[in-house]
Amino acid sequence: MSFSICVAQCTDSLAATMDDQARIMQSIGGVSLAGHSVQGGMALPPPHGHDGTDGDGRKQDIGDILHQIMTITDQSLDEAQAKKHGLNCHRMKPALFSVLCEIKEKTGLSIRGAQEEDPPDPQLMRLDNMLLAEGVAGPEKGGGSAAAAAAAAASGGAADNSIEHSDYRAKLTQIRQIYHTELEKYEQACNEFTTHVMNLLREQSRTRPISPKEIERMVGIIHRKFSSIQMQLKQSTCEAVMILRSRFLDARRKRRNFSKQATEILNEYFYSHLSNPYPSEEAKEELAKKCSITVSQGVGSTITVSQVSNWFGNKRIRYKKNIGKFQEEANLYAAKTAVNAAHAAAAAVQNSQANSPTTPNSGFQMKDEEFQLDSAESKNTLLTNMFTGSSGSFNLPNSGDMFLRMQSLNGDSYQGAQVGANVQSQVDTLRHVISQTAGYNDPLGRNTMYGPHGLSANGGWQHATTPSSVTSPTEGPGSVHSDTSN
DNA sequence: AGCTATGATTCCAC
DNA sequence: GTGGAATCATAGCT
Repeated sequence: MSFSICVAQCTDSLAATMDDQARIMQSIGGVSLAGHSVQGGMALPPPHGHDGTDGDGRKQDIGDILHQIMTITDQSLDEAQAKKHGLNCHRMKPALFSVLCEIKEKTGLSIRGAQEEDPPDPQLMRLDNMLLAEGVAGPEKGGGSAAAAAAAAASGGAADNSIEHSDYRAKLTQIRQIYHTELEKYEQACNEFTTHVMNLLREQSRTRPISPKEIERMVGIIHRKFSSIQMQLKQSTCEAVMILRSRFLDARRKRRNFSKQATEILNEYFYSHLSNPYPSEEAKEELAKKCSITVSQGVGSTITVSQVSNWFGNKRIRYKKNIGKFQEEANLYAAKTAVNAAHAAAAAVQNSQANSPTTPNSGFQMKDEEFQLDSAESKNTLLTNMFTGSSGSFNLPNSGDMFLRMQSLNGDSYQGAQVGANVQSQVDTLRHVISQTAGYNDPLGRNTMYGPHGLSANGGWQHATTPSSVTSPTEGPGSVHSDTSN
């Protein structure tokens, strides 16, 4: 849709209208030349050289004038110009034009009367409403953020998908800009063309009968033509918005696996909160942030709070459905967290030693050394054994009775499968360390723990304690302290 | 191509 | 509004 097309369309319409006028002129001329009296209720002034009583002479006079008008194009330019000038200066010209205009007006009304004042186009109204709703038309309101939110809501939550939203907004803003630029162009073109046509008609009104009403009508025709072009613009804009919206929704549905680091972070949290794997909003935010940071360094994508919620929802249900399958994973993460904890505790102790060199801590050192001597694998095995209770903290079918109860650091009990003396010594050591370091916070800032609580008899998690926050552990006397205890 | 894993969505109950 | 359960749709592997 270009300006040239628009102008061409308007010109066509104008030409058609002018053809109408020419036909009218001809018919009027024909009537007059045929010798009938001119209608319109207006008496012509007495023709030149007559006293006004000679009706035939007057008719002849008008007939001559009209004949000259009709044959003016057959003459040479100079001759025509001279004749034209003569006619323009003729004293009867204003009266004749006035009558002709009146006749034209009447004929024109009967022809176009039905077309005048057509009601507002319902389709145009629909388009206008839609563009307003999408934030494309009307005042700027954040580039259609409302529409983006609506699209997100329509797709089932995830209202915080800021990245997709910003993309959507950016694209919508682009569409909006294009729409407004084009609209402005059309309006400018319309005004220019209208002015041009008006000037032309005013100019022509000196040589042919054109009434102000006719000019007005012509302006109306031009405006209608332009508004129909505007409708096309609005239609294409609406289509563009629709396409953008559907793509936006499609993109949201497309699945992409989280990065390894992100999954690890989520898994670590899940298995360290196996007793109650329901992170609070803050915890989710923190996890999302953590995952984002980790991921953005690698892949460049982020994970939102909703995605964290989805992940935990899926994880809970899948874990519960097939605990056996996740056992290994649970052990792995439990061990991992424990190792981290042990290292952190050791670091803390070394720090405290550095700060107070007079405090001997040979006992721990020896034990820690012993611990360090183990290969990572054996450490894992050891800790896995210790943590059988962590993943097995649920009342698993066929396993509930075999768990041994073991006191945790702060008095809570663990359900461990094979806790040997060696393990016990490690526990004692770490207990000692913990007592010195006043607890260990896991990488997420929370005291990690493998609680004794698990799936209740009906298969659901027991919400005895709510260790949901990553940042603010609210552990009562009955709760389990850090996983370092393991 | 078929299978499994997994993120997202939908429906329902609370 | 949140979570469980079922389901969809796709990624990734064999």
